[in-house]
Amino acid sequence: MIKIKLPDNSIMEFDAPVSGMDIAQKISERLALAAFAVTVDGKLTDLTTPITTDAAVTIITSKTTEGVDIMRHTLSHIMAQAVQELFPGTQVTIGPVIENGFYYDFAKKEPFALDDLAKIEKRMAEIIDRNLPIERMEWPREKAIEFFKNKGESYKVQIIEDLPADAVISLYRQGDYTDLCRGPHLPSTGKAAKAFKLMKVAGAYWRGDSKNEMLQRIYGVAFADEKQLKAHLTLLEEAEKRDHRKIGKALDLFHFDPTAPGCPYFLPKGLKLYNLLLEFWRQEHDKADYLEFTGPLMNSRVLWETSGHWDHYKDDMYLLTANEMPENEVYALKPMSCPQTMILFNMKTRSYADLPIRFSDVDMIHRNEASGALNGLFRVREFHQDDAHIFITEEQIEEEFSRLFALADKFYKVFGLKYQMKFSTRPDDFVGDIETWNKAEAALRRVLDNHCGKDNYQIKDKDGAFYGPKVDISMTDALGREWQTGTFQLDFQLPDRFGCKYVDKDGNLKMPPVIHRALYGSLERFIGILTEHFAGAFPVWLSPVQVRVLPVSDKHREAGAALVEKLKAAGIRAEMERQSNTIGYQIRAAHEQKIPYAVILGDKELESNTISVRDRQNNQKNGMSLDDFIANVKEIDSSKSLNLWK
RNA sequence: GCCGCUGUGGCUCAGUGGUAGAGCGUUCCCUUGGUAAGGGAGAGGUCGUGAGUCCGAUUCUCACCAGCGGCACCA
Repeated sequence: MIKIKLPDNSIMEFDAPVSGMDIAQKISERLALAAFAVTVDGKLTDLTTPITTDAAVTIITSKTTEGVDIMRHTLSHIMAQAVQELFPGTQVTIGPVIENGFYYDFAKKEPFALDDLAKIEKRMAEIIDRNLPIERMEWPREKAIEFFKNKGESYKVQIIEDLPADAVISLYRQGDYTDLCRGPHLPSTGKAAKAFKLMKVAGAYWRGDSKNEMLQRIYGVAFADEKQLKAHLTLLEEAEKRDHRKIGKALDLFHFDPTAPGCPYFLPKGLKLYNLLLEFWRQEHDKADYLEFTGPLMNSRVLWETSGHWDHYKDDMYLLTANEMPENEVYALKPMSCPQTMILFNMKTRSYADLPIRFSDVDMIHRNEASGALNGLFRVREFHQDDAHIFITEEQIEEEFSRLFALADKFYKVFGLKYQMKFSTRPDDFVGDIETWNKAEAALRRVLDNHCGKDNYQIKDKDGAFYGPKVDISMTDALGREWQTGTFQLDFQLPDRFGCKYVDKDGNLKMPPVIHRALYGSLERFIGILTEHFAGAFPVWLSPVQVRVLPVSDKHREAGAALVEKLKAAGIRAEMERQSNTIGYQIRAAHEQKIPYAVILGDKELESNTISVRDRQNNQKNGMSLDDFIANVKEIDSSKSLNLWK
């Protein structure tokens, strides 16, 4: 007798081993139709696998993420089958599930053409229509190797050969297609929804190692139904419209020139935004007792040898030579400011009573990023970090981190960004003694528990830097996309390399740990993120132009110019266009430039001594007094409100 | 860096083995217009760079540069 416990706690009894399918069928025919797989005592299993002992069973359908992921996985097999049918001789490698879909890596001599994707999609639909049963098999290792060798699937052979000796070798067969796979899968190809779309072909290294050959990867997205697929595709379209590279061009914010790949030009409007962000940053950091400095853009190799960059980071640094410079005197553009800050600290004898010392800098730094890594403002070769290095005593770790978290809160709230903390713990290749690590990690955990609440932050095990644990901040933008921005890293190494010391209470010299930290991350990247987050419609305090005056006709231009002057005198960024145009045209142009307020000036306004304001959300306010308008803009500006009106 | 794709006036893009076209923008003229494009005329391009094939290359081939999508990288 086998007792099956269902999610509603009811018990079903069977005389002989049953499959998930049998159970689903007994519950209802509809459930059987919708069933994708089961969990048996929490473990995902195929619908057809016999259950031989008492167990708690849940039927998995497309309503759950597990269910959709199983379908995605099956679709990757269906795609592989379609590819092998259409392009005989193509070898298959791996095809996992990813967020929103799946991919499969193929080894094929000729590159896939773009219109091949449509052909493959069509064939996949046919395979779904064939409704092939999907059968799980477990084979001895030798048999599996032999099987794939005969098929000429050398990658599969490699995978099996690298599996541990005691691994169960399972295969799934659908029609003529058999793949090595852990499963589980749908019981038949016909259960897969046709709500999928193949998105792109891309290169990918075999086993993710750049020393290996390139395979061709086909990406697909897949959902439980058409509606969700459509919603996803709409989201992608929306994201494309918000692309900061497009908006940056349309709004004249920044520019990239082929003579300086990865090095942005900030155009006047973009620079305004940049300066406003930095101004806010400086105000807050002054309040928080940071000491800003600026250091040289380049240092001789001596510095980089001390810091360890010469050995570990040289390939990513720009080296500088000059006439008659001896070879051992090479200079390098700084890829970060940490070593310079160490020098600052060492300029004087420091006392325990001086700590914490918070040195900040926003200098330009250079990193020779791989050409293929460059991506608008998101990945550049020349940028500014809102960096700071805080020298503390070990006892101050907890307190200082909690100050940092408070500062971070203030910053991200201003932009209406949600964020999440991620705690990275000691990696295997750590340096320093384990006791210090343990103390530091415990301290960080306490702060995180306090600040975020227990379990309210993600833990990335063994993902810390080799020199200390770290807390990263990732934020979610208006479209729900995640970006890594801020980072707080504890470092016991660099102060050691530079021999940083302070005089402790007892008169002994001690080494201060250092916190490396950034809130924006890089100003460039952050501006890219903000551009996409706001789709170019920046909050009033960040808008390069806050008000555009629109004269109804040329005879109102003089009054318009006077109005611009008044607004400027009040500290508002205002402008009027040089060209005459119809009022309709001007409204459209102001709207397209995402200017928060358009002020319309014509006979009506001049006669009544008022203004008419149309904001970028198309709200219209007529008969407003100029003073009221100025007061509103000033208040919205100084409060850094995300709204346009009080 | 690797795989694939792309590169045509300021912008977005069409097109062709016989040295190029549209819309927007820009300039000038007319219009002085009241809430998402008023009308007309003109200027503007050695078709990314270099080499090759060809009688002839923007078009085909190769190399390089840059961009895009991924991969790898990202203290």
